[in-house]
Amino acid sequence: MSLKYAIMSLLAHGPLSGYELMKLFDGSVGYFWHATHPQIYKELARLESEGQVAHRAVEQRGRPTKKVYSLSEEGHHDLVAWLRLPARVRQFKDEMMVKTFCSGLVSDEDTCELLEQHRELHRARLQEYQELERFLRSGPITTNRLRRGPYLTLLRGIRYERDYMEWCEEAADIVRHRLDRPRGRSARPPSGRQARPRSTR
Amino acid sequence: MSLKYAIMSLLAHGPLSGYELMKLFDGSVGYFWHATHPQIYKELARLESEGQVAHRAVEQRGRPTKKVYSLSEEGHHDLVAWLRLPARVRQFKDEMMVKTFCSGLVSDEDTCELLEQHRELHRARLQEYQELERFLRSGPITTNRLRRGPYLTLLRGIRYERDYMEWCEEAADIVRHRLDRPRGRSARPPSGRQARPRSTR
DNA sequence: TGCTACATGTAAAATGTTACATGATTCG
DNA sequence: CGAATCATGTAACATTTTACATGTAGCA
Repeated sequence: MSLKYAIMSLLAHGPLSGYELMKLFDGSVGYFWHATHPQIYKELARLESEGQVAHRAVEQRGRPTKKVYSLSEEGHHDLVAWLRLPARVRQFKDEMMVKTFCSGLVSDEDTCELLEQHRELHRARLQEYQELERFLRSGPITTNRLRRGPYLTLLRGIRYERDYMEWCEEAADIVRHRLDRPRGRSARPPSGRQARPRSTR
Repeated sequence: MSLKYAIMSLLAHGPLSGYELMKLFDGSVGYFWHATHPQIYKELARLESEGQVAHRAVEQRGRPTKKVYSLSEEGHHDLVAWLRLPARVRQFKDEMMVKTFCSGLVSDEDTCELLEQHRELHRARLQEYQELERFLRSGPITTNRLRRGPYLTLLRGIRYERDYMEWCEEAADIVRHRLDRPRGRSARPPSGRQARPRSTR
């Protein structure tokens, strides 16, 4: 029952078409929600039949006409009521962790490659989000209260990607060096490794 | 198609009943996978009909007889083949982020309360995982290769909870102080407020 | 000319959740 | 005595994914 509010949350910041919603779920808000287009179009139709959103057709030159949806007053009211309810912690499903959990069944080389590949995915996303942050920072964040929320979630996205990336590095180090002592005492292994020279791969 | 491998991953580390699997998805591996019991029992039945797992009935004194499942050779083989495939990045759904995204629609007090509540949830989980880590650290991690995977995922869980908790604090600070300048220049507000001195960390 | 982006949908299949159902034991 | 834990399931419902379906415009 939350796709409803995910869509309405985006519409609360401005009118959008189904296609634009899809792009957002696929991009800038992709790190906290995802939905495919059949889901979105169906949900929009349902929300409209419930009176929570309304659309107007917008004709474009050289492009198909699109349906631009906005929140109705009722929708806005409903969204705010939901916002006041406590959030449930997410229960997520991370394939990478399942594979890591079983990494003892494959070679250390395979495990390191897996970690390296994943690190790259998160590094690329981190960069995207950081660029977005720089852009958002160019304007005032709290003057327009509506802009603060998206900024806060972006900070979360940046943290998440950075933290995941760092974990990939830490895990690969443990696998490579067969580190069997507590970290923290000496965060880095004794050998002169630094800056992760991937030349050796 | 991944609940299959999530279950098989746990079975790869030792035989388990459906109920025990449920407890794991609910507890120690809960931060990377979740499944409800109807799902688990159905999937186990399906996996058994496919020959990937097998069970034997284990009678207990004073407790109902349980079905303890183990991976078959075929199941082991299938799991390893899947492990070699690259992992897809997870597409997750975080209610908390949806609410944060729209926090401009509610009062700063409500937003701070939301963040504070969430911080507490993650703090509690962090503590659990850290205790688990201390326990795992008491034995050798890499001597038994099978134990390393679970240790690595636990490290990820700890990082995740800590990072989420820190974000809750950072976000609450921004909301409270209406911070409208880049962080990093001066992380702390000029005023002498310091309810949660993080200086000691 | 073929690929990508824009734009919207339907249908079927797979997954996941919630409610219903049962029954023994242990702890407070 | 009531609630929680152990233990396994079914049925109904909701959600999500994948495949099918269509058509225009711009770019290489």
